[in-house]
Amino acid sequence: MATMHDVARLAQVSVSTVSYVLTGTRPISQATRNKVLAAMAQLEYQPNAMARGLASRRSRILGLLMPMDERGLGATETAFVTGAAAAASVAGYHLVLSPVGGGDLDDLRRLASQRMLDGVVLMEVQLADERVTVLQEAGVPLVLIGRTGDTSTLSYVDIDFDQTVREAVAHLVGLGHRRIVYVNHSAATLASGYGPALRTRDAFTAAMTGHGLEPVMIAAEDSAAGGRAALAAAFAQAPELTAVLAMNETAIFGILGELTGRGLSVPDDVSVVSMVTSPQVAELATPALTAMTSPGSALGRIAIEALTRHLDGPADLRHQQLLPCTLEIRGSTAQPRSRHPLGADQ
Amino acid sequence: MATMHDVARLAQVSVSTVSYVLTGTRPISQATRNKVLAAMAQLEYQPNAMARGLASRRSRILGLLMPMDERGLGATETAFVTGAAAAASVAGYHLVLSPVGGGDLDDLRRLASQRMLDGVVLMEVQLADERVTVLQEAGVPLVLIGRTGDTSTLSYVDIDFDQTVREAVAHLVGLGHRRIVYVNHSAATLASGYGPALRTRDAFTAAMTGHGLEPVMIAAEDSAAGGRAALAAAFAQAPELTAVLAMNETAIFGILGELTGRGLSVPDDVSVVSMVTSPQVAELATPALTAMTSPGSALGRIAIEALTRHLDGPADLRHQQLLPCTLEIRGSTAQPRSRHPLGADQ
DNA sequence: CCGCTTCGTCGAAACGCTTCGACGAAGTTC
DNA sequence: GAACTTCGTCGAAGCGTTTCGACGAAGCGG
Repeated sequence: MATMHDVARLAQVSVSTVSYVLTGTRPISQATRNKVLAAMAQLEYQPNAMARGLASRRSRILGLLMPMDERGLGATETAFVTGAAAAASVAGYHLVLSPVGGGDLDDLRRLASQRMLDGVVLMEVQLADERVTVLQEAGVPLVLIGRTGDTSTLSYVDIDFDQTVREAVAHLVGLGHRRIVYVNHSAATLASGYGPALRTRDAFTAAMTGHGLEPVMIAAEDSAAGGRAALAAAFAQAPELTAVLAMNETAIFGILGELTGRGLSVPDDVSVVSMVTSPQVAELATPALTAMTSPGSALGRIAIEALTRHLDGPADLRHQQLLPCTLEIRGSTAQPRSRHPLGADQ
Repeated sequence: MATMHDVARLAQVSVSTVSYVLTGTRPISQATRNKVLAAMAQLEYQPNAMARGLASRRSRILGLLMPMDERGLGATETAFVTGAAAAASVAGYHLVLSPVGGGDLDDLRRLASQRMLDGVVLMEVQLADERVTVLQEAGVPLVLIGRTGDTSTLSYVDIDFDQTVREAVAHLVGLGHRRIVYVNHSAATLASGYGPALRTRDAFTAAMTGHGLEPVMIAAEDSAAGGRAALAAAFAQAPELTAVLAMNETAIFGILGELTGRGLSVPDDVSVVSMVTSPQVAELATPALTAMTSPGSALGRIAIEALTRHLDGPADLRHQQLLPCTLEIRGSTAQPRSRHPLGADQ
């Protein structure tokens, strides 16, 4: 492994000159630069990241902290990661993903305090999230995906749930649906303060009320069985429902199965819209699901851009931004059966 | 940020003594140790990872290189990652995931040569994989998930496809099925030298021939539409088929949809077995899929253990191991319709 | 009680880089 | 052409650890 010393000796310049060629922090004549570059090439020189990091006090590594639960990463999260990695690369940083589990706050504290990471993007933020506190105390620059309850002091990027729900509801209402049930995450998830679940709940209530309709929400476990149970509950609460809006990517397969099981057809008897869903998952279902597609890759890019601006720029500016999901109409929504063809009230 | 110097001063010992307390490389008296530990606690000392890495020439960071395609990470891969992370933590290493894209071999070379990673686990290895060459040339300790064509010189952990296919076929044959179609990945994937696709193809041929049956394989695109097309092709080639064995987690939903579309019931008319599938995905389908569950978490653990042994132990031993998937019977397999109730040949 | 290990600790030299101050040489300003 | 800048380069001092050699102080066999 060649070091800077070797390069300097071969190019007959001082070590610092080699460093300046590499970092561009001071002007270097073209002739010298060429000599140094040639020496580097000849020796296949690669700078040692540790030494660089120690001397400059920055690693040029960004961390993406993602809780890995057993559900896995959907296409949405993957798009997010690739978008983030690309943006980091453009800014001259490496991105590493760290699968931090839920419990190990100490582990997180260690990771953050060891100065290995110049900055961090934190995914799946809860309304009250201890991890944010730990990271802030450790003084690590931070961008959130999602929002804590108190959004005032931090940078974040998040989905505009309000807008997303409003658009989904508008699509269904526009088709003529009046009885729309919202299938959310589980009651436990709601109670734990999971932002997306709470925000969509409120947005749904607001959107339906805005249309003069009654909001009905069902909490469903994150499983196919949970979806089946939720649909049963939905029919119990609103027997005349004609549309289901679902936030729960796992439960939705149970909902579809149960619908078919009851001899109801999608979309002729019941329309289904899936929220915050990737095209890949939407296409798995038969019929393919009309869905609100999440802006995964843009979300990742924006988060990293905000973080690097935070690091390279001098200011401690905040970046707070919401991105809506976009409606993609596929085969699972249609006008309700002819009873209300033009959206007349029942 | 307190440094070792601060700790040493407060504890009234030398810097090296503090280091020995931390690393345990030399004996330290109980009294001194306590003084040092107290000082550390008081100052909330956290060792600087860069300095440590520079001086010791090891970062205690392991990399998991995973190509991130748009499909996302299934529950299988997730289990793999969490298994690996847990094992790394036990061995005193951090695990970071690096989403290396397909094209950027230079990026990989840089990452590998900068000595930031003590060792690397490489996922989704192709039969002929340039990444392996790059990593080997950079001198990075390496464990593969999957195998290259020439397995002689490297450490790897992989699924025992032979055994897995044999067990799946045995299950179906045991139920009385004689006409079994294997739905593999796409022709393009096969042509690209994707090991699992090729190995299962050969294993399927061997297993069927071993039972005196004719092997029929269909290549399917990785999409629901691909699955539907594959099923049509299967019926064209083997009209009397009673069972489908599928390797393709995405296509299988199309297969199920098409089966239902043709008015055929699962499992009464056609049995379906999904290969290398996680329970979570298997449960999404209606009926839940009988599947060969991959040993994800064990695979990750074993890979990391092999790698750390490679690093800490002196020997340059190879670790080569195959793990079979386990059969989990759910609702998608049954005896074929009464025509052949006891497995009589047609 | 004398020479020998073993124990516990220290000081100093790396590790490979960045960055600061200095300093000739050359260019600019009046 | 004297007094300043700016340019291009160098040497040296860190950055915060680990690790090596050294060295008193005990402990021990004879």
